Amino acid sequence: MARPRTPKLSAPAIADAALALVDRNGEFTIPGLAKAMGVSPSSLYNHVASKDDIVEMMRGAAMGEIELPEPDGDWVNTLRQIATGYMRSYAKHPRLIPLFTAHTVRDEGTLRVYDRLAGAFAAGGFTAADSLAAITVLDSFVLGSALDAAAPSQVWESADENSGALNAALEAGLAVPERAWRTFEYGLEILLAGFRLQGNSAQPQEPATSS
Amino acid sequence: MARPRTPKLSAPAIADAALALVDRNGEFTIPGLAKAMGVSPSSLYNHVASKDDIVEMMRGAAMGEIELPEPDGDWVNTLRQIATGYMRSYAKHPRLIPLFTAHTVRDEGTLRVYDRLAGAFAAGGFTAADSLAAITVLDSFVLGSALDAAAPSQVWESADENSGALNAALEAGLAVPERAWRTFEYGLEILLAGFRLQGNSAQPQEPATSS
DNA sequence: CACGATAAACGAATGTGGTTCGTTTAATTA
DNA sequence: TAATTAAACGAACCACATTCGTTTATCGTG
Repeated sequence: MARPRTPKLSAPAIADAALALVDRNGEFTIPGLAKAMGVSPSSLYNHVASKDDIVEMMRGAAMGEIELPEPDGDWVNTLRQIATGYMRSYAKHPRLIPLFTAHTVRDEGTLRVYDRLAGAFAAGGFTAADSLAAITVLDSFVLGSALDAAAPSQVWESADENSGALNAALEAGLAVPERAWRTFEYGLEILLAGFRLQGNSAQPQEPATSS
Repeated sequence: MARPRTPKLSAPAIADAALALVDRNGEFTIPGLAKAMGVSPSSLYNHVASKDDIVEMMRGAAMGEIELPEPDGDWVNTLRQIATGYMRSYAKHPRLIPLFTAHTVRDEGTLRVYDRLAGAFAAGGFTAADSLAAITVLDSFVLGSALDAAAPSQVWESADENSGALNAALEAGLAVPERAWRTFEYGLEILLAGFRLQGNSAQPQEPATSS
């Protein structure tokens, strides 16, 4: 087959197909992706530069889905909405996260999110240095929660030689996706409370101090 | 060369060499590992079952280094020590974390850590269900922080089209390892304060309530 | 002490995955 | 209409993980 009348491939179509594979298998391979699209492996390279490039496109797609709120009065509420949207977009494609952590990247939509976070903390009266730390804390927590949601996490698969405390905790567990989400909200509220304590709840005149 | 008088390889030696490679390059390959050990690739398989097996051994080595404190009076202090030791052992080999997140595993030392966490929360008066959530929150935060420390994280590589808030935060940044560690401690204290609020600071008679 | 079994190295070979290249033919542009 | 570009293909290449058969040293048993 030479060039077809209507193109069989496109960059977004490749990203979508790869995303579908990852959602199903937790991984994807170039030959597998080509087969899924009914195409030869080498054909993909007419539209993407590399496999990493495809991963990058998937990240962009995932981050692009994040719903950013209109900044309302309460900066803590803004933080909550951003973090929740962030987590939700990760939760849609859990198997994707391990792929992201593998290699560092810079994505357009991601920067958008961080920019809004910085704005919210500034509104809360955080100094620049404190904002940086707070954003990192929030980001670390969201990423870690998403990872926990993705992996049938290390611990929670019963083990006998534990003390009663861990086993009791394990027996009290819910189904994985539901538990992961509630746990995220639980931790998020703790962090938000901590942030609110450090910032000021109203106007951003008075800078806060950090340790 | 056939069998040498004194064995050139052993499972721990392989794990150590692989760890050294990961610390330097952020990754390792079987041929590369073999070359570093002055040995043929196939020879490795006389001592380990697979590459994943090697990764597993590295995880065990990393987790085994965690210093678990003697439980003293204050359960929050116990939490702090465990989480700090946990983070510290990850911080020693940052490039290792992405390897871990790739595939799920169950490691002996890891369970030990979670068991101690469960005990501390029980001492704080947490119900089993609350303990599970709290452990997960703490674990997610530590893992996320370690990941942030490992990757020259997404954001912090300047971008121009940001609002002033983000750029101001970026300019205030420290060197990466120092910043990551301080940020970890900052977030940890917020979480601990939240946990202390929910539990009771003294005896574990009165169970706490959760949302 | 001898002798068989095991252990530890090797090289060769296999299969998979990512990527490049040259070729073909259809669109697009000049 | 002619030249260029775009989009497919198959073949080939290289790296990597892993297996297998072979060689030889060591260990355990009689």
